[in-house]
Amino acid sequence: MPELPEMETYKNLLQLKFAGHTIKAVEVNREKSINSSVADFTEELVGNKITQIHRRGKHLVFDLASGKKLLLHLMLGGLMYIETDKDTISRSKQVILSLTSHRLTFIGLRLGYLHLLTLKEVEEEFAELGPEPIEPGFSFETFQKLAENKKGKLKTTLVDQHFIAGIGNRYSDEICFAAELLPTRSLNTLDNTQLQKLHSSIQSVLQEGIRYGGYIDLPLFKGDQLTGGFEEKCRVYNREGESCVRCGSVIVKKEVSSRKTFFCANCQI
DNA sequence: AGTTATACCCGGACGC
DNA sequence: TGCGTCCGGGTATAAC
Repeated sequence: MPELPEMETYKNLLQLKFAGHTIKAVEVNREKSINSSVADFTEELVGNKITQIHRRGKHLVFDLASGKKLLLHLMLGGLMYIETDKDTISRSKQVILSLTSHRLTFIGLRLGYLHLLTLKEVEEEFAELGPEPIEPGFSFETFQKLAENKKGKLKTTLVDQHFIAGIGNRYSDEICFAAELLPTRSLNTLDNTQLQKLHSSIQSVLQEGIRYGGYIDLPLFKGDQLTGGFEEKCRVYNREGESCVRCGSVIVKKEVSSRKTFFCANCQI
């Protein structure tokens, strides 16, 4: 499901397409996806302008000219697609924002949401989130401090949004593979070299995910060549039974902390 | 503090 | 084609 690189890809593309654009109309087909009445939501948004789009962890924030913010979390299976009059998608759309000749549609918002909030409310939502792993401030020293006294399994810890923001089930496996560490390893059993390798793998795997446009299989718009390129780059996730690209052994799938987990039992230690 | 269970939610995939 | 069933999985919260 959408993790940091997927949301970063969405953010970059949406910023290019829609920064400075005015919301002309709003359609809400599922009231639970928003945090107010459809009437209030529509009144606040129609005529308002999207000034900037940001990402924090797996969230996107649409800054509005009024000062309000639209906070998006796609959760499980949430997607976006940009429709035009000539190009529509036959999926159920929970929310549609009509912008200049485009419709930004939100698909698969089940637990996902699009909330209209003040800056203060957004800051409160983000208060408990861990650091951004791809920012320069995420140094080895920062990571080392975070990891101190952490006893949980790598799998659990990497996907913990309070520990680091933005890593989910797929990238945690890819990071463990890159670091040559088992997802079942406890963080406090790593030596300094392994901790350094884990730190650099977090950054390199997420950066690679961004470079290839994440793994979402639906393009954001017709002709979008970027979105989804990381799927074929994955070394272990959804590759049960395939050969490990590093040692040739067989990739296995196992439930770790009630999460679907893939790894190579031979070269990850 | 970590671990485990549970609720939330429903489109779409799948079976017949 | 059509109808019924069930799964996936991030996050918050509670209990141990």
